[in-house]
Amino acid sequence: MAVTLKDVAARAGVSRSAVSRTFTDGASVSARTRRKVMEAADALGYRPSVFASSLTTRRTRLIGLVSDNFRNPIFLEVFDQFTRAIQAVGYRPLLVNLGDTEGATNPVEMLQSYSVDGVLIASSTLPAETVSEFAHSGIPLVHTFGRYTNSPTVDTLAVNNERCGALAARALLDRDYKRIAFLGGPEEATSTQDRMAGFLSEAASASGVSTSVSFASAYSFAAGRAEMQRLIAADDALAEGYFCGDDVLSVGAMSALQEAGIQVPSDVGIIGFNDMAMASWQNINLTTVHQPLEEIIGASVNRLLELLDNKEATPQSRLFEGQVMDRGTLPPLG
Amino acid sequence: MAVTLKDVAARAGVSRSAVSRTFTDGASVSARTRRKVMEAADALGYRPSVFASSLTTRRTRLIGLVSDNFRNPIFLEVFDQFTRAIQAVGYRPLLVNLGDTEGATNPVEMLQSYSVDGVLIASSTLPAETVSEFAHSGIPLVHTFGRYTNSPTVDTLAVNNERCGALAARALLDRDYKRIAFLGGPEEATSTQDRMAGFLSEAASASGVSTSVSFASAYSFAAGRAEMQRLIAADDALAEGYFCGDDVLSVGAMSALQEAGIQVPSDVGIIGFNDMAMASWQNINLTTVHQPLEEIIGASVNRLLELLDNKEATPQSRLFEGQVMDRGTLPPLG
DNA sequence: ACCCTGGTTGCAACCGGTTGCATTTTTCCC
DNA sequence: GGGAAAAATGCAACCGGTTGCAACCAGGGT
Repeated sequence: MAVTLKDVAARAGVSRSAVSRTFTDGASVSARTRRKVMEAADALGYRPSVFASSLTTRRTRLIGLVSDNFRNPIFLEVFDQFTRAIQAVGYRPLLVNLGDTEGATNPVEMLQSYSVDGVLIASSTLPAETVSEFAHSGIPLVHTFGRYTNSPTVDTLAVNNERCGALAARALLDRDYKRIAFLGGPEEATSTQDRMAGFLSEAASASGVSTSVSFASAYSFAAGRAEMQRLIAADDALAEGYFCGDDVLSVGAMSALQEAGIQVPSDVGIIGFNDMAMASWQNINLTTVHQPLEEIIGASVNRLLELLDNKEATPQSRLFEGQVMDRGTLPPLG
Repeated sequence: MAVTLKDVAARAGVSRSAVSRTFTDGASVSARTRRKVMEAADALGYRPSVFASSLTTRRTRLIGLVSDNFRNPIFLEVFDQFTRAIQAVGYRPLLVNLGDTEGATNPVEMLQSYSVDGVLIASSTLPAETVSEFAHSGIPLVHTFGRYTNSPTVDTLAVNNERCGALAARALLDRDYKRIAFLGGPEEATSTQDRMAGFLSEAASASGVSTSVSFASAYSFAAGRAEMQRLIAADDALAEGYFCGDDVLSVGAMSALQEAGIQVPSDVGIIGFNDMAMASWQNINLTTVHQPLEEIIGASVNRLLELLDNKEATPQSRLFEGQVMDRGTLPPLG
């Protein structure tokens, strides 16, 4: 069976308190006692139980990392960054996959049962009600990739979707395209709406430019491909350049174009969103709007840490700027 | 502050034991008491603390999910499947990213501190010593994607790499290629060695066929690309068909071929390994060896569950069969 | 009415730690 | 060397639950 405080205390010939104190820094223990305890602990292979101590300290150093997106390649990077950032500050991620049919136990209650210190939601597609369920639990919460608001009810960090949309429009306008289009994700996704809004308002600032929009049913390759196939088959002429609301949408769209014998970028230009690792692969070589993932995630974890110290902090919404990565799916600039 | 057993007991006018019993099934409580307790619990929003109870029950229903691979797209699928499978049986994944510089706390000790019920290692590239460190902790352990042995020291489940290598060789031989090659991952990775062994032995069974092998420095796009560039630049003629030890290696290799003006599959055939989601994207359309991921992962979780009930079970090694997915990077048969 | 049985309940000890407080030991200064 | 302050230590209660045990209760059989 596992070795406990008591075992170590017995072997070291000291009280249980002494052992406890050697393992909590800042506590008052003499060097001699500490040494005796350490020897006994090493000999026995003692590991303090986080949960036993959490009973009194009320800290588990556990963070619920919840997401509903386990399909988009960008999320592998997201999980990598999050877990590293969480581990780097001495916490541990308890991963929650919201993907399965809700039949299972309520994730909020679950996280309460596990006494997580805080929760990080990583999703741009979660319904607002779901997020507020988490918020009502009283557990410190940060929503990464959530939507910006002036008076947020939960701390939110995300890329400036609107400005990114404008950036994408600008990139297309700079190519002198007169007919440009937005190919978004699901129409109800706020990230789609914001990217579109920025895109359209920037386009409106140029004269003689016509815009159109359409939506894929999901942020996925298949949906992007299907939507572009639909556009190709439709009577209307294709636009000269498309801003796709996600890199996987772009790749899907490109596969449809390619099959129809339409060349990218000479016939149609494409600019994506996210800058997933794959976008820079030479045979994809996707021009796209880069999202400063590492920065956003680092800031999210830091913000959650602040919240742990100060539960009364008023929620903030913070925005990060994107950046166009010029690659091969738009013609080179003049 | 959180509401506890005692609060519920007080409100329901029963003892703490009664409350505890209401929430542990199989315990003896009258219907009337149960109802009173439930009402009080609902009114107060009571959530039993897993950790408090784990002190006496010695079960946290936490499973350490450890991996060192947060770059290969196939692992997004792996994490999706694992988390779902773990959640489906009422457990929770504590995710450990071995990626960061080992400077941090020892992951084994960490998992002991958190009293995880079991550990799942998902990696085909972890050094054997690391795995045995986990094994020595005494925590029930299953190594998914580990190497098959007749007398394993830890439970291992994986695809039959050798047979998959043979399958790949067979696919190339069936195209009447006379010069075929293996482009593996890191030479020291056991998965690479096994895939190569199967590949070479199958190739040896055919007459008049020459083989060659080379290794990429990692299971990554960049490494696959670099290695293929090296092969192209080398004096020797390219082989007619390549078996790449991983899909991302294949895509990297294909990018190099494409840039050199070498057509796939007419000039050179490619067969990959894994069948990641992206492999079926029409503009990748990679012929590859499919690994039955869902089956392997489901079996891994089940096996771990068995181990939890029976800690003395002797370790087993179990193999699953792969399957060639015919797509566009090898010429059609016959 | 009495005894027995089987289900329900509360008490109290325990799981593995932490911590306030009182006591003992050490250190420091004169 | 003596005395006071500071540091170290142990005791015991507590964190939020579980569980063996004994007491209790209702009902059935005779």
